[in-house]
Amino acid sequence: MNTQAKKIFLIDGSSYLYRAFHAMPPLSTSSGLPTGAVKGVVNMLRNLQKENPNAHYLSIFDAKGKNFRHDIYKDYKANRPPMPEDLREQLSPLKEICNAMGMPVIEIPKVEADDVIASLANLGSKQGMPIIISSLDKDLMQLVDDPLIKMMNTMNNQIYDVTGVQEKFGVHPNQIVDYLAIVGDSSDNIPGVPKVGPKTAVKWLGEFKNLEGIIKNADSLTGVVGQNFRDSIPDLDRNIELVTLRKDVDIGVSLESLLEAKENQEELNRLFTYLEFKTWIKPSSDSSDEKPKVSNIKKDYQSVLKEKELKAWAKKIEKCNVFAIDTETSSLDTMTADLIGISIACEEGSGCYIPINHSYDGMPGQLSLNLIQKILGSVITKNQKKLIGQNLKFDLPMLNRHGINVTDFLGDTMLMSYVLNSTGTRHGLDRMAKHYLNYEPMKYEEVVGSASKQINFAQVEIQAATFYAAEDADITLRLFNHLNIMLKDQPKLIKLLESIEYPMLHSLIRVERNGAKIDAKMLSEYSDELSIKIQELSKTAFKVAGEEFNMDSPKQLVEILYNKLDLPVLKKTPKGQPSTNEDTLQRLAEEYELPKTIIEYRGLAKLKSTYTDSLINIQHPITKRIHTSYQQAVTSTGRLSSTEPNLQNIPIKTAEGRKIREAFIAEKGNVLISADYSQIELRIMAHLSGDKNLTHAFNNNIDVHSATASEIFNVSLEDVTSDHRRNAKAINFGLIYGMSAFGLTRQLGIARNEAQAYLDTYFQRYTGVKDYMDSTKELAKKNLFVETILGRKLHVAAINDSNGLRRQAAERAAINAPLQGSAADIIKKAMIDVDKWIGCENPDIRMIMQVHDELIFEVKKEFADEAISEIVNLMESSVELKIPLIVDANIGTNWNEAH
DNA sequence: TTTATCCCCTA
DNA sequence: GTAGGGGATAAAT
Repeated sequence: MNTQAKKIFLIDGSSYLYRAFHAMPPLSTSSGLPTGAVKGVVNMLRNLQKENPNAHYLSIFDAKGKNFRHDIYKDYKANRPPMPEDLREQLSPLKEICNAMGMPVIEIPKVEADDVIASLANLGSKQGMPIIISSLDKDLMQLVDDPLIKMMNTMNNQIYDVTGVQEKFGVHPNQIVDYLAIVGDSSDNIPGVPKVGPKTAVKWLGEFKNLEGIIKNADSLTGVVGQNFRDSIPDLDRNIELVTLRKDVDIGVSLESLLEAKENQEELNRLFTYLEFKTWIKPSSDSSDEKPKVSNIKKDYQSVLKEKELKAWAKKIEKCNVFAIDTETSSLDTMTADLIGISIACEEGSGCYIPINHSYDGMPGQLSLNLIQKILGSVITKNQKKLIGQNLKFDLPMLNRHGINVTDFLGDTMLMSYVLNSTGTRHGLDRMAKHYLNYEPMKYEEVVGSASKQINFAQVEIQAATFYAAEDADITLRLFNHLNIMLKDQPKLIKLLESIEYPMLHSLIRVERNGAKIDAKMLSEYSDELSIKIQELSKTAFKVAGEEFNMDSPKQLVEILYNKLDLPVLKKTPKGQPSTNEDTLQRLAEEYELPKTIIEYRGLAKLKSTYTDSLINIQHPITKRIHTSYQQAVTSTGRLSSTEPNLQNIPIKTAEGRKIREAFIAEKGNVLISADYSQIELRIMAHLSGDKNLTHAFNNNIDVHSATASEIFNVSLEDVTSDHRRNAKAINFGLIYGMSAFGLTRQLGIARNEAQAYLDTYFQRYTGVKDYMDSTKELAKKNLFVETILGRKLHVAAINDSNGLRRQAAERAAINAPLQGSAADIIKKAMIDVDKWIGCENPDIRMIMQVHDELIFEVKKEFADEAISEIVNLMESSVELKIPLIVDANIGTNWNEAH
């Protein structure tokens, strides 16, 4: 790592401790240990660290006892009162925290903290490292030196460079010593020239440059101050000696070794616990697990700028068994992003970065993309069966768009981690590195900055980019090796990866690239229509409320409904605020006027903000279509999720909502096909449980809810009323969700015992289901996971939790997971099969969306009939179950019509 | 500018 | 009762 570029913060510990002591309220632990000052300082340091995560920190304190200045001047600091007892007690906890935070404490006897700071600044700046002195003590201003040494007041984030010092004191940092000698320092009990204060000192120094110059021209100084100065000359030498900081203090250890200090979270937790700083205690993740540590790992990372180097890496790829690849790009849109560079790792601990499109002043020459394609691209293509990556759904299109053809790969660490345990960790590179390797790689934000100050990766210096990018490839390779071992004895998971997740990745690339066409004009007109209605509704609401308020604010709504209009509070939110959700408002609407208006307002406002407006906004600038991003490693059950935008929650329940679906249309000469699995989760329940009644219904193509109604209400199928069916449907859904009488009570609005009676009857009639649910729970308790039909493991860690609520929630999840997860398996398999049938870049048909149990296609009109029968066929034969899978499919000019 | 809360949309 | 994403506001920073 390039330590040269890293800043070193020198923290003047005592200075801040004193300041915080006076600024903070007198806090103390329950046992009476004062902690206010420590808390103040630590808070400040944590903020500093947060803003400068990639810097070194050293904390400097005064050592006990007298120092050399007392030898020079016996009254030095003689007027200073001793440190208050309740401050002294906080000194050593603070030092311990500093050490644990990775800010090693330095105390050198016989000199002051200021001298140590001066010496460290001297040492560091000589090696070209930027120094920031964090202190409130103006004496230290003498050290400021452009461009490397600056001072910072961490209380208010003010930074002083040379100009800053001049603005503050009117003198240059190299005049500060003379200035202090003349003016004196009452806090250190150093007498200055009588009657000479800052104004006079600055004037003299401005005129004569330095103390020497003033002394030379002493005779010209007029008035009483002139005479006082002449009288003080004998003392000035001593003053100079007192205020000049020593820059040659022997620190005792090398600066390098000090800079290696790391944060120790366990120690910090211990200290924070001891001091009762509860909010700062971090739950130590995985501390009990035995995991290989990659601290101090080898990092041999090379920037590839020469043809010879590129050829050497091409050769490495040919020779190795597996290589990791990672792309750096100008944006996250794979259809338009520029390829800024490629990183590669063939063995742990070494890697390279091949910059392609960097652009900044003073940049070294990069190899041309053309040459990279020729030398590296061909080798990558030839060796793609050895290629691994992290989230290749992103990298593959990037490479392919830039002439490096990759249609196959060996592994994707994100998906490996996901199938091993979807909930064990999140599956981003940083999180996995921490989880599996106990290593924290450099963060993207550390390279490009964060938020408003973020720069494009192209502007990152190649040296820094190399470290970051090559490390990512290196870590990916390390993760691959690690995860590979974990997968070795899990053939089912390997098969799941190779037959489902990896092919799925390729299919998703195509589905995302295809995108969905929307009628933006229609959406925008609808948006305007909604605006008008929304405005009318708010007017009505304001009239009833007697004032204007923000209807989007639940907080203001509470104020109006419950305080001003005094409506009864029927329900509270988990946090204790009176609830204003639709359920509650609906009940209030029976007696009051306003709630109904709010419900209507909410419905329309939601449509406008979440759907019409945001869909228009997110239309791709070039294709004019909607390209969602499917997340393949997010859900606990194996489902996909969809973001930017979420195409899996487009409204369907209400007529107003369905208008949004009407905006999903097909290109001219095309139609949409929507094909969805009928009752897939209940069918899976029938398959897994083998329940006689459930199986019978599906095998004989009987409406399952009617069948259930017939069973639990003990009426013949013909006599099932719509009420019966509605109740039965709720029970069937409850079944999938792990069912409890409590939940059913809420869903159906019936009494608890009535709901329980329904359940009892249900389980009497469906004993197979009951047995299956019991055995699933049992198995989950024993294994800590459940499985789907394709062998996906779904972990339920809380299944044996001592907390009853958590345990019951885990039990419900354990019931639901195999159903939801197997459904996900089935549609994934279907997508792969259909995608294979479609073939690459078929102009007649495109798969454009997946919504859990539904696939949507855009198809040439003439081809629609043929397509629909093939799609249905492929989806229904995705997997072989004990009961048939049924797919309903429709053709339409828009999604609403097709569904 | 980020984070938490509340609300609401889907299968 | 399961599984998700996301908008708006308000608070924390």
